[in-house]
Amino acid sequence: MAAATLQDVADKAGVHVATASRALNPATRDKVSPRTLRRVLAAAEKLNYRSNTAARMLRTRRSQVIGILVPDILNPLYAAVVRGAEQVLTAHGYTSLILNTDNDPEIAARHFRVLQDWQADGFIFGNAYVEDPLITAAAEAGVPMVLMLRSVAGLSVPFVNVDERLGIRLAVDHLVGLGHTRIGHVPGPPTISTAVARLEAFQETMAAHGIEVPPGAVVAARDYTAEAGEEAAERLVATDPALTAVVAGNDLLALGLISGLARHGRQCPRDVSVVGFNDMPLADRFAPPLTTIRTPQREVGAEAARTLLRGLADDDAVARSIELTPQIVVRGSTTAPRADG
Amino acid sequence: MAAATLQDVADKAGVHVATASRALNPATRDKVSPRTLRRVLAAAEKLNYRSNTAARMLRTRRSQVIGILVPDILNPLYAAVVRGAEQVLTAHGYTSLILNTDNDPEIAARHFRVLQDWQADGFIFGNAYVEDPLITAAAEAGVPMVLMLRSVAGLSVPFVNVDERLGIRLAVDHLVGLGHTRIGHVPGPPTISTAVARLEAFQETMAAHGIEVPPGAVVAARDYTAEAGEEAAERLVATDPALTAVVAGNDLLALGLISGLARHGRQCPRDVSVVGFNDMPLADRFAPPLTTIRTPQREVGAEAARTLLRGLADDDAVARSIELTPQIVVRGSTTAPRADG
DNA sequence: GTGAAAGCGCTAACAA
DNA sequence: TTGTTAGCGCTTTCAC
Repeated sequence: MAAATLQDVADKAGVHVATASRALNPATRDKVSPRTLRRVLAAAEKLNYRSNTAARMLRTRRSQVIGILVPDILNPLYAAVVRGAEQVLTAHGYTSLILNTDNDPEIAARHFRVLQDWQADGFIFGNAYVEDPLITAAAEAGVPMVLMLRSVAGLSVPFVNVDERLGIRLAVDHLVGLGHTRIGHVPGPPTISTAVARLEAFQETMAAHGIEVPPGAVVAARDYTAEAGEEAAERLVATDPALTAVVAGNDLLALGLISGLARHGRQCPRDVSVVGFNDMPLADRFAPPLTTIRTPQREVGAEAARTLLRGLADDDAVARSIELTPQIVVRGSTTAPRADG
Repeated sequence: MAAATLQDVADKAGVHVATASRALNPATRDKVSPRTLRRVLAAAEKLNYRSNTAARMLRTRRSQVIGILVPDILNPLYAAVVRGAEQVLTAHGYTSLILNTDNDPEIAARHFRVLQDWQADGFIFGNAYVEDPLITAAAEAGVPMVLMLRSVAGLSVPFVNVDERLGIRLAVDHLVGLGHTRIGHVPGPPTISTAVARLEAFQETMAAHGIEVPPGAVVAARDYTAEAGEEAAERLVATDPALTAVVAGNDLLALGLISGLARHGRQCPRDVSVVGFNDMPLADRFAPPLTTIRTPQREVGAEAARTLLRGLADDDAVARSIELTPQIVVRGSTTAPRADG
């Protein structure tokens, strides 16, 4: 048995399809008499009627689909923000189409096209690069969008993120408070805005403390992964072995740093303190438990969704960017420098 | 400027829409003369034509959408299987619609309906319960589907999973090989098939080794989470303090167990060895690094997708269930029992 | 090999 | 308040 159509419902209720349509659509429901409304609703219920998405989409040119692009849902950070966004979108009757780009601009472009084929009503991009032709072009074409976590240089579109500057300041202040002065930084790749922002914030905060950043104390990782963190540790040991603390670009880098440094006999936190960024799930169960900057990840996704929805509803609502507040979580990976350090 | 339609392409190529349609569709391409084909393709290219998904869907009654239901993409296990499935589906021109159920049957039902509204061509369920009215009803209604990771009791639909029995055997054999005899088990909730299968396998393997399972040595967790693992540890300590090793239902439970036992002065692995299940991402970086059963998680998702696609292509292809092979990864959470143990 | 024509299920402008 | 009508963009059967 085929699924019931609006026509079936109309027939059963003894009204015209148009009337049935009006009765079933909450927005036009008040244009229908209570009596008719009841009959249509009853008929729909009895026939187990479900509106055909494709037909509605074709007719209205709106899909109620929001496209979400992220580098990799396997990264708990993106899993969390996507969950936050999805929850808000679902609650508003939207469907989230989530696609992974694997940090590959070509895949991103392909996925973007697929989402356009689905006539996505709007986009949430979590995969932006500092230089991002795809997103820039889409923005210039007037595609409704919100960026989250990562921004594009010079692009003026709504952006939801945590206050990176504050986060890094909390990290540095904490280390300085413990007595550290030889503090290094391992930012992520400079193609990603978070890495740039955090590096800048690091330099600034150190300057504000009047502490010089030793040459060779800043070593960029090629990637936001534990493996890249291990590599960075190798280089760090080579260029500046005297560091007593490191601010990692994120938690995965922190994990890699800790392993990499240990391989050179530098134990965390005994010989070197490490601060992460994000407070990803299970960060408290590593060896040692990570001191890190907690960011409201689901909330970032949720706010991105709300911002997009607001922009969609209100053409002239000047959707503004939002910065959420991080906080520091002190655990086992940081301690005062050794007296003989 | 609105997006180009097939009519636009046809006009530009100087042919009828039907011809343009045939030329653009790989399946009917051979019904068109090479000359016409070239002209249509050129026109489509020039106009940057993209076929309207909604219209095609409405007309063909096929969506090229596969619905994937999982408990929670924040769980790295599900993130991995979803990634595996998605990759295969994308490569075959399908769109994956991934929805989280939060282990709530009501949300699952609602999401299932949404997916039906999208006219999903098939389903991959990763959210099954031993008793699952929703999936059972769908299966009986002939909805094309594949189950992965978790099965439904008495339901004969294709199911892709790892060999749980073998996995548990590897774990127990490892512990016995180290000299353990007082071995406990903390399965997940009995509403989930994996918990049932692993518990059975545990009992069986212990029996095969001729080792009696001490009473109180099996304590089911209420959930597959670290928190539930901690709770289970409390109960385990109360009922059977003499265990020297525990097989955890999965890695998260193992993590919780390790913390929970430590709180009672029972250090892992010195006082008690713990084996996990899944080898989830970063399992090697915990304190201690987890000895665990590695399961090919992405491959499970990929096989589930392939199985579904096979069933979709071939009506009478009797899609069979598949069991992938796990292996043990020995790390720091297991060691020989103490001599005085 | 190509064109004509119908229609998938729905919504919205207009008429009554 | 309800019905009429047209058509969104596409595929597919049927003629030619």
